[in-house]
Amino acid sequence: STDRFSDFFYRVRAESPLHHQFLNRWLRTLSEPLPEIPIAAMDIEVRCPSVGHIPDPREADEPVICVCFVCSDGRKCAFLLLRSEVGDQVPEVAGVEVFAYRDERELLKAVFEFIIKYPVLVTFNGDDFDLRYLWHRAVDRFGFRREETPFEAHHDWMGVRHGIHIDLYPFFDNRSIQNYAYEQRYRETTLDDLAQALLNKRKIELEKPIGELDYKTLIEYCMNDAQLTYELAIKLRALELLFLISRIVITPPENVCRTGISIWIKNLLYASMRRLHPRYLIPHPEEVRKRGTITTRPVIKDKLYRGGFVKEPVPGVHFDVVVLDFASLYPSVISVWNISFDTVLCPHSECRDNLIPGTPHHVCRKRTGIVSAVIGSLKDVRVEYFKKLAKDKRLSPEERAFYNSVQLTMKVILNASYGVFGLRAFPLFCPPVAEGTAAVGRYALTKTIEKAESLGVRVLYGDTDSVFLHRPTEEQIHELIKWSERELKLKLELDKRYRYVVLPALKKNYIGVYDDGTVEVKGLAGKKRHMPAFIKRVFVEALETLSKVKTPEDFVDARNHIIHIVSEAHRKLRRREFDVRDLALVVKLGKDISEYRKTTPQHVKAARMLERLGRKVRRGDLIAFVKTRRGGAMPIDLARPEDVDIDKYAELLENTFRPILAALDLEVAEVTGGKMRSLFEFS
DNA sequence: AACTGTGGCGCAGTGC
DNA sequence: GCACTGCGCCACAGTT
Repeated sequence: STDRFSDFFYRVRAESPLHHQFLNRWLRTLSEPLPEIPIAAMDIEVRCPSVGHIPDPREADEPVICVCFVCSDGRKCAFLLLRSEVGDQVPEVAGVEVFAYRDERELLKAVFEFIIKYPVLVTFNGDDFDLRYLWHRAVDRFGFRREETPFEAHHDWMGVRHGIHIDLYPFFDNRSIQNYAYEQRYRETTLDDLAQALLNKRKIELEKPIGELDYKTLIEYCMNDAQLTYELAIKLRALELLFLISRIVITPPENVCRTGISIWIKNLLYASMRRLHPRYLIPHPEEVRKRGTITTRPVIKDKLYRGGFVKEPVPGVHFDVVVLDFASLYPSVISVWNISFDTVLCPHSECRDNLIPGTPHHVCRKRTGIVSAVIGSLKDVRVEYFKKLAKDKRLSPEERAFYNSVQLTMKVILNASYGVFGLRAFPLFCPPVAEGTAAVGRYALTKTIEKAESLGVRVLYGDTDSVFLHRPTEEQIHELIKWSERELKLKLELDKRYRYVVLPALKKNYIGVYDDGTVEVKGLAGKKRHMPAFIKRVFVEALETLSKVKTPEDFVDARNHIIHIVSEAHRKLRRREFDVRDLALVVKLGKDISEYRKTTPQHVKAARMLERLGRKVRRGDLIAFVKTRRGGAMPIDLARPEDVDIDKYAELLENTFRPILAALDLEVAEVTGGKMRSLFEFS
């Protein structure tokens, strides 16, 4: 055809009719602009007796005292309950329409009428709290008939009858969304952490329980949360992402925001197979399982199969490092090797010798696998079409932003597409698919390392899909990329250039410094979430020192300066010149505390102390504690400076810096030509 | 019975 | 999804 997609089809030659068919579908459904639908973001406040207490939505025994909306038509509305203990003066709040009620029943009725005006209702945790509370309050306490509310109560979620309810909490809690769409910029799925990390805003801090606030403060607090929810949806494009995922995986947005990625991919593959009926039928899980078993041994026991390869790093400091990586390695492997549950270990004798390297599994030559076609086409459209549009300067910033959302959404789905085949609960669970994909990945990386070395380039490190090259020439880089394209049929790309890299002897740990002084830290203890603020600050200072280093000679001073900073911190510890709160380790409870039976980790010990004091602790809570002399861990709120076990913190400080300093020592020894005393030889 | 050293393992947090 | 690190618990062996 001569339409706007013809150029794409010219560039990307479809490998099979099936592949072509999918390319077509992606282009058409994802180029269509999203419709503009009126939305309302909502937050409610319930009177509660104390600050930390959260009322049970199924009991709903406290009154709803404020409901706020921020809407796409620009309206900001607050529904307020007037109570005798607070007064009957309706406050003025700038930019907010305030509707006040003496009767809670009337308030609920007005709120319900308001909700119905907007086809999309957005909340943060509305399934478990806001909507459920309103529902139980209205039906159980005020005798509303179910039809008199706009809600539909389901076992584990809340819907709205006239439109859709999007709960952003489970969406942002999705690890794939966190990792790939928002690049790990937030760590906790709380409104406050999301707002801080992504919007540079905060929740309003309260001094008093909700029930004791004056009306104006109450509205401001509630409206702020509704506003943050609205901004997550619109400014951070969560809603756009959601609707695009919905299109790709052929699943309603209400469902997409509440389910994990394995459900999305199941729906996508099922829909694709239905479309191809009668050439394809959806297989029974048992049938997929019969395809074959695992033949590689995982590195970590209790895992199913072997995963990515990590090269032993060359410890020390290295200048002029170029990092190359494979563009979407696993999806590309699936595409190039025709890996799918319907092609791996096929029955044809002609295909027996088409082996996946490092495994006894063979792949079909006669038919295109469904997974390979779906994932391969999605990858091609992302790389060759939407990524290009997202960078196309001839388009408006709005258009570019839209196409960027599209390519980001595709990335989320692509990156998860391989792992699900190793998930027992996945209905298309097929170990050889996962195992085979990882095996080709290892093959590609090891061959690339060998090729680089044969070209005379030293490979300093590599992890799964990347190689760190020491001082390669432009020709060598080019040669390697061409070789990969030719021999592996995989796209190797220039990822980044570092002025220098600090490689500790540890895998998955490094510091990379760009030419402009930007520092990138991976894996090192100093940046881990649980580290006390006291140590994190020292760590950041050390990184600032490294950021200024320009030549190998500079390391002598840099190393001495870092040693100085660390010794200074050490001294402060010894003299107990610190705020105890800065020494708190913050660790998440992975499960409810009763489930810790085999061991009692320190944060669990602290959590048990809190529980004995009547504090509720649940799975997912962050426990802040300090290490003390007697009895180990103690909750931060109970700890006094004199309880602190200084030796333990000194050790933690040393352990944080040891890998870095050891790497720097290698460099400094090279520059000065001799050995020198390390920080830790003093202690 | 109390102490010390060691190795395995559970757990959290990270990288890709 | 697997690979890797650090920390601390815990069981066990050997010693006092």
